[in-house]
Amino acid sequence: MPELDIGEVARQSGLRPSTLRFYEERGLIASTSRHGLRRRFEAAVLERLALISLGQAAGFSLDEVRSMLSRDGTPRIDRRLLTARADALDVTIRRLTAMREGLRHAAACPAPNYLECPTFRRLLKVAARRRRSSR
Amino acid sequence: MPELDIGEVARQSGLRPSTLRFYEERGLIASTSRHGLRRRFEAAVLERLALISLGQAAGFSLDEVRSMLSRDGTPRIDRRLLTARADALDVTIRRLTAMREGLRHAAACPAPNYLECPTFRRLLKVAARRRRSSR
DNA sequence: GCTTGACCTCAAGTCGACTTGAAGTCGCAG
DNA sequence: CTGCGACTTCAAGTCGACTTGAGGTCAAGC
Repeated sequence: MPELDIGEVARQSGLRPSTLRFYEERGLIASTSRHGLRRRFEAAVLERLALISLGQAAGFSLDEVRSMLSRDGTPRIDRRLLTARADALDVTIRRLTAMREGLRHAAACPAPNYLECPTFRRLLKVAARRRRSSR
Repeated sequence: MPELDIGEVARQSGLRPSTLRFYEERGLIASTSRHGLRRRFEAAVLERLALISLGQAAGFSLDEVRSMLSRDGTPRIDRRLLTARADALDVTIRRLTAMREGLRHAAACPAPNYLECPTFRRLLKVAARRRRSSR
């Protein structure tokens, strides 16, 4: 079982060496030994990095991701946390969908002034409401 | 036509006074006069602030928003820009939707180990691919 | 034996969108 | 006239996720 150089991990994961050092410092991954100064990683780190990227793509912060990954690599995940994140994504998706429709409409709308277009005005209100509630 | 104090604009827009000053400094809004030291805003600034929030919600940066708003308040918008943003949103929405489904599945998946679940493995690959291409 | 290039550490910088803090100015109610 | 609270400026701080830079180490190939 060959250990990997940081450069090799970078190549295979698509992440930069600086990112890998940063992740190690933040406790997200661990190098298993050193060869002189140089870190060596077990191949399993690649799986773990994939999990980290997945967590990020799902909207978790690095701190949250770390708390979801146990030392051995297999995540022991709180299902309620996943469901909550799924719900949050759902809200985001709805908002973005409305925005996308609005943009397409605005791009095609024949109204001389955007402010006169009902669809546009509805969007304005939605944006204002969101801004208000996120304060 | 009464002019508004910064506090009044803040109250009506849901933004903080500090944000309004910041926006003015960045050229997104303009105060029309001063009462002593104090800025006065025309009521029309509220409409403009709504447009700014809308632009942000659609994913434009403040710099982009500024370039889309002419001095008089009515945006002269490049329709191609809107369409491009709509397309970008579409990509994001698809990705988030896949993620949401994946999360819901993971929350319900009976597989003893996430890594053995085909749905989960598919997600892992998607995340890895994205990471790779965004480099 | 020397060069090269991949690695190392640690501190500081970056980006966007604001916020915060210190120190000062004003207008208006009492 | 005094006090208070809402405003002012300007510089610096915050947050998350990294990146960059300076200065140093080390193994392998020529």
